[in-house]
Amino acid sequence: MSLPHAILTSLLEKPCTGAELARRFDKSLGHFWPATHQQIYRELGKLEEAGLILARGLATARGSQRHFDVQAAGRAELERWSLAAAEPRPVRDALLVRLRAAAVLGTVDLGGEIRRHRQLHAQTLGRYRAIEERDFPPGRALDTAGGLRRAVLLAGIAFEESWLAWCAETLATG
Amino acid sequence: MSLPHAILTSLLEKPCTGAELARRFDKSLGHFWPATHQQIYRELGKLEEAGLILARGLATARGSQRHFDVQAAGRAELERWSLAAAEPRPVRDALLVRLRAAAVLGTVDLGGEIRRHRQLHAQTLGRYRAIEERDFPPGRALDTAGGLRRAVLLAGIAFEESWLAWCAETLATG
DNA sequence: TACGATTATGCAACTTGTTGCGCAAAGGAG
DNA sequence: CTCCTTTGCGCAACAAGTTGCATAATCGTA
Repeated sequence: MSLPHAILTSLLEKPCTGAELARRFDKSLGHFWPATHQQIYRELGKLEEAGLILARGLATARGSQRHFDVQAAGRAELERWSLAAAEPRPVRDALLVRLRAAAVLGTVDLGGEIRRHRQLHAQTLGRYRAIEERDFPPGRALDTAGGLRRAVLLAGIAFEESWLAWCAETLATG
Repeated sequence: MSLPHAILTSLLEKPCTGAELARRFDKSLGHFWPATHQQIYRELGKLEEAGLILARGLATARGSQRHFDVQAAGRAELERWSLAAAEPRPVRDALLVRLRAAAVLGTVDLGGEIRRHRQLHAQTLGRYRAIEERDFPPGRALDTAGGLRRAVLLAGIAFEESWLAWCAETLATG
């Protein structure tokens, strides 16, 4: 149930078209709740039908841009949802399953995959750090909203660093 | 595509019935690839149909136990899959979306939720640590398989610790 | 042995996420 | 102006995950 709310959040930050939303998503909120452009279009349709957002521009022809704004009802729904209690999702990572498989098979070496993952996580970490430097340079005071956005980014950074450390240790130990 | 392979792994560790598999899953592999019993039964059906596992006992009546063994083809498929390259899934956590929503709304305080999540993550960490003490007590030498299983557990521990640290810092900063 | 609670198995319907494709508009190159 | 590429939009089919319920076996207990 998070995708529509992620979209509301993003539209509230800046109203835009579906395609622009999809692009922005890839570079910001999508880091923590990924979505394809098809998912986004579908949800935009539902949100519009529910009256939570409003489209400027007609839905007549394909390929014509439609600009979306969040309505008061949308804002209210987002408040409701963000305050409601929700459980964290457990991790779900195939690499860990594969390690267990390797353990029981005894014939499979995943060192290469771990190294590859280490590199991928290092790349992601690099992207996050670049965003941090760009949006939250040291020495500048942050308002509440800025602090919250920074906290989200720091969670991503912590996560990637945790992966990197684990990869290093696993490679060293195994 | 991971669930069937997680099931193969678990069945390879110890052949059993669907219900027992579901129970074992909750306490071990399921920490990293959760699945409900319905998912498991459905996959068992598919795996059996594909000839990757074999059921001792007839599928005649409901409620009668069926014991599953991994076939050679199943083992081969698991090897193939665990060696094939696969990308890590990005994080997908609603709490982070909610923080961004709170940032843009400006009227929502998530401190309580963060504290609650901190507690949940602490509980999970406690469970992992208990498993670590039970299965990998210090001072005992580990074979390769044990090392791999321990590495998986350490990944879980690292994530939870990372979450805990983040919760603490976010509560302190915000 | 009869009864009720628990355990095991499974169907059906639904929601969410993914993949692949097709069509329309916009915008530059010839 | 025409062609062609890129961008935006969206359908349709599928795969994966979830929820709720129904039924059969099992087991303890009266």
